[in-house]
Amino acid sequence: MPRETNAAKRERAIEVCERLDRRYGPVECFLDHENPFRLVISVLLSAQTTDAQVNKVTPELFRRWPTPEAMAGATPTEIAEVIKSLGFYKTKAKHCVEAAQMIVADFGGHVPADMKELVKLPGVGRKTANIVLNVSFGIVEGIAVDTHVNRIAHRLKLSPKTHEKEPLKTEQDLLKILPKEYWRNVNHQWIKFGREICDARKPLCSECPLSDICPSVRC
DNA sequence: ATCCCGAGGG
DNA sequence: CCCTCTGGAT
Repeated sequence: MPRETNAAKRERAIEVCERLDRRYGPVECFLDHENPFRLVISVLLSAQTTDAQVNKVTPELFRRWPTPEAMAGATPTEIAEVIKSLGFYKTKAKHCVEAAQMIVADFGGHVPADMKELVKLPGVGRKTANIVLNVSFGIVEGIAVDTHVNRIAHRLKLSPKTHEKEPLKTEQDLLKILPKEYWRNVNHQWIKFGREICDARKPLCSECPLSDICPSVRC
C-alpha cells in the first residue's frame, strides 16, 4: 500500500468538516461559559469526565466562589468537597485555587486572552486554552483536541497512528491539513458526532454519514 | 472492563 | 513515550 498523499488527507478532512457542519450547524458550548473565569474552571474540571458530570457541580461551586478573587481565598479541601463526584478531584481542587490566585495576582483578576499566558495557569493545557480562546474570546489559533477529536482524527486516518497517544501532535497534524476557516467548529461539532455516532466502544457505522470515506468503517 | 471535552511530571 | 490522579456511567 502506497502512503496516502497529504492532498488526499486534506480532501477527506475538509469533507468531514463540511458534512458535520451541515449535520450539526453552529454548536454551543456544553459547559458553563457565562464568563471566561467560569469557562476556565469548567473546562479544567472536565478532564476525564463528562460535561454532564461537570454541570452537576458547577452551580454550587460558582454559588460559593463566584469570582477569581473569591476562589483564590478558598482552600483546596473545601473545593474538593464540592467537586468530589468528579475524577481527580484533589488535583483539580488545587488547580482551581492556584489558577484563581494566579489570575488575581498576575493578570489583574482577568483571564488572559493569550495562549502563552493561559497555559501558565495550573491545570490549563493547550486543549483547555484552545477552548477558552475560541469560546470566550473568539480567537482561533488552534484546535482543541480532546479524547473525541483525537479518536475521530485517527479513525479517519487524518493523523498517523504513532500520534494516537499524543493529542498535541494530532492537533498539529489537523492544523497542517485543514484550512484555517474550518478550525473554529472542529471541537464542538466533532464532540457531538463522537458521542452520537463515532462512539469509542460501539461506533454506529451503519448510521454514520462518513462511512463511505472512513478507512476504519466496520459495518 | 472501558471510557469520559487532560494535565503535569518523569 | 510512560505514569499518576480519580469517580461515575455503561
